[in-house]
This record gives sequence, structure tokens and C-alpha cells, in this order.
Amino acid sequence: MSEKAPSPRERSAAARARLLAAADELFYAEGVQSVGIDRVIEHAGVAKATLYSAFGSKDGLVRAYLEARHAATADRMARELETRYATAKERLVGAFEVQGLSFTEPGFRGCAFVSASADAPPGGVVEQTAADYRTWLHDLFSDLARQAHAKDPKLLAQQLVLLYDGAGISAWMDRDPGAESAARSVAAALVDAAVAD
Amino acid sequence: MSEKAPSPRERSAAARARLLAAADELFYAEGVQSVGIDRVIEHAGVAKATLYSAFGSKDGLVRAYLEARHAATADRMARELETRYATAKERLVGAFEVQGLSFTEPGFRGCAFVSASADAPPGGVVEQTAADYRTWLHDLFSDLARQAHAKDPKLLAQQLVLLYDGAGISAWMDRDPGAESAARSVAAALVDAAVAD
DNA sequence: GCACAGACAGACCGACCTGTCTGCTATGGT
DNA sequence: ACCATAGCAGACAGGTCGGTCTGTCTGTGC
Repeated sequence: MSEKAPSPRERSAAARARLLAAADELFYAEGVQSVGIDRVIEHAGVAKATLYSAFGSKDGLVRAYLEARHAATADRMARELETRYATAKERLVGAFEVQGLSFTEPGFRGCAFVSASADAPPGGVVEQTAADYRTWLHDLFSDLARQAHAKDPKLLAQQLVLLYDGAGISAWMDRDPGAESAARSVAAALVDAAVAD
Repeated sequence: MSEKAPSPRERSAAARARLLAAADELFYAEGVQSVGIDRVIEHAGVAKATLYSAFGSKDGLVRAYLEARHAATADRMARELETRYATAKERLVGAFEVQGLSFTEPGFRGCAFVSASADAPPGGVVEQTAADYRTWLHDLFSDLARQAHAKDPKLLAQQLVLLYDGAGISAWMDRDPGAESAARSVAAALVDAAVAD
């Protein structure tokens, strides 16, 4: 009880954070379209006007939700790859292990960007944020492939992205966390073949 | 103009077919949730009561739409595999070529079951029909893997399903038809390694 | 010839959606 | 002390949703 006096800015930031957390839970669990504004503000314990002053519109909230997902995924991947593996070659395969961490988490429902893109209108915020995410994913693998001196970094990256997407889909739609090991074994073979070493 | 007198049964069947065609176009292009009943009946040139007498509810129409997609996909795959390739081993790789045929078709928007599952409530018709589709996909590859006398047919099938899903996602979200050749090259390597011959 | 079946057009209902607006309260800065 | 700020609660408007219902018309079988 050091400071029981939250400043307006702190109050605002707290409300914004609660809204984002509520949006993350509901949007990810049930889909962006299926969840209405009222559900979000009720779950966040926040007034409707607060939401609109903080995010402007539902689209704004959706954009913030997806950008936060992107940032969290990228941060986690970077952190785990750095602490668990030493070389770029190991990290190319390790990315699948890091991805697999989420498969067994409660409430896992596949890639948020795939789900959000399913019913999204063309040219909307979902399409833009999804494109950013896809760019990140490709860069992740192609950067590592280049660092590992793969023979054809672009091809290797494309193949690994394929596996990454496929693992996410299988883990989601088939409720099969074993997709992680299957993807990892294929990835290891591909990396071994492509990296002369 | 042999018969300019459509019987009631013919009329009914024709209306049903038009509804299904309209649902297929709109649901696949814009998503199941985003398209309302009114859009479908308008596009089909059909009365609302006709829809409800033919399909009972929107859920019924969605189920029919997904089942028709499943049947069309399975038929096409079986037909193309049979005419293009002779052996089970060739067909394991050829399935990716057949899948790739759709990537360049106008209006390609990825796997209909992935998109439909994104915002679908648990336990609904989408979940059930998607499960049927996933079973078919796994059986397709595991049957072929067994026929090709792969060392570990279940593992090979799982890996190929991974690639199949990944190719669909990349072709859709990255607008990259080249995903087909990438997936096919990996599949060929996997099949070669797993089938002693 | 006449009743029945079924498609058609469209009004209609209740529920839900996004977004705005009006009060009320409480805190911080000046 | 006073006023701006910001969250809170909730009513409200305008639109869309799925679904039902009322009629009208047309072709078929008895």
C-alpha cells in the first residue's frame, strides 16, 4: 500500500491494459467477429466510453490485440532461442520447439492471425497486421538460414515456414501436440541437408 | 426446349442447387460469419422460405456447404491421383501437385475448413464437418503410405499432412503459389527416405 | 376442374451489434 | 478552493442478424 493514489495516467493505463487482456482472452478463444464490444468491456470491468477513448473503435482494439500478439510471440521466440540454443543452425530447429510450447497451453486455438484472417474483409486492419506478422515469420527463418550459411537460405526458409504453419494447423485442428515433434524431425533433416557445416 | 415444364421436384432441386452454389461462393469468399442469409438468397435468386424449407437453418446451409466442399475436394483428389500417377509412392508426392492446382485458381482463399473453424463455436456443425474432413485427409496420406510400404506409415502420413496444411496456409496468407513446389520437394525427400522401394 | 405442393416476394419480430451521449464520481494540478 | 481529467454506468440510436409468417402464383396429379 505504498501508493494508494493512482494518478489519472495510471488509471488510464490500467484500464487500457485490462481491456487489452480481456480482448486477448475473448478474441483468441472465440474469434474476433463472434465477440462483441459488450462482452469485452464486461470482462474487463470497464465502461464502454473508456474503450472508445482508448482505442477509438473496435477495429482499433482488434489492431492492438493483434499487434500485442505479434510482439509477445516475437519476444518469446527471441528470448527462448537465445537462452536455449547457441548456433543459428540449432535455432532453426529450435524454433519448432519454442512454437510447440504453446501447443500444450490451456486454451490453445492455433495461430491468432490465421483465425483472424479467416473472416476478415480485404484491406482491413486484420489483413495489414497479419501481413506484418507473416513478414516477421519469414524474416525469422531466412535470417537464421543466412546466418547458418545454408546453401539456399530463401528456399530453406520457405520450407521451414511451411512446416511451422503446418504444425500450428495440425496441433489446432487435430488437437495433436505431437505435431511439434513431427515438424521438428523434418526440420532437422532439412537443416542438416541444407547446411554444409 | 424439350421440357419447358419443370416439375416441382425439379424446381426444388434447382433452387437447392442454386442456394448451395451461392453459399459456396459467398461463404468461401467472405467467411461463414460475415455473410448473412439475405446475401445468400439474393445471390441465388431464391425466396427466404425456400432456403429454410431446404436446409432448415443457417447451420444446415453451412453444413451442406462444407460437406459439398469436402466431397468436391475428395473427388477431385481421387480422380486426379488415379489419372496422373500409377504408384502409391508417386501419389504421395502427387497429392501436393493436385493441391497446388487450386492455388492459382481465381478467388483462392485457403482451406475452407480452416477458415470456417476460426470463429466457429465449439460443438457446432463446423467443428463436426471439419473433423470429418481432417479424418479424410489423414486417411488419404496414411492409406497411401501403407500401400507404398513406408517404414513408418503413420509418421510419414503425419509429416505429409503437416506439409499439406502448411502449403495451404502459405499459399493463402502469403499469396505465394510457389508453396506448392516447396512442399512437393520436401515431400519427395520424405517419401524417398521412408519408402525403401 | 380442382385441390395440393412448393417457390416467390416481402413484411415482420426479437435479439444483438457498433458507436454516441448524458450524467455521476473521484482524483490531481494550480 | 476549483476546475480539468478520466473512469464508471447505462440509456439510446441506427443498423443487421437469423428466423417466422402471410399472402400470391404456377404447375401436377387425382
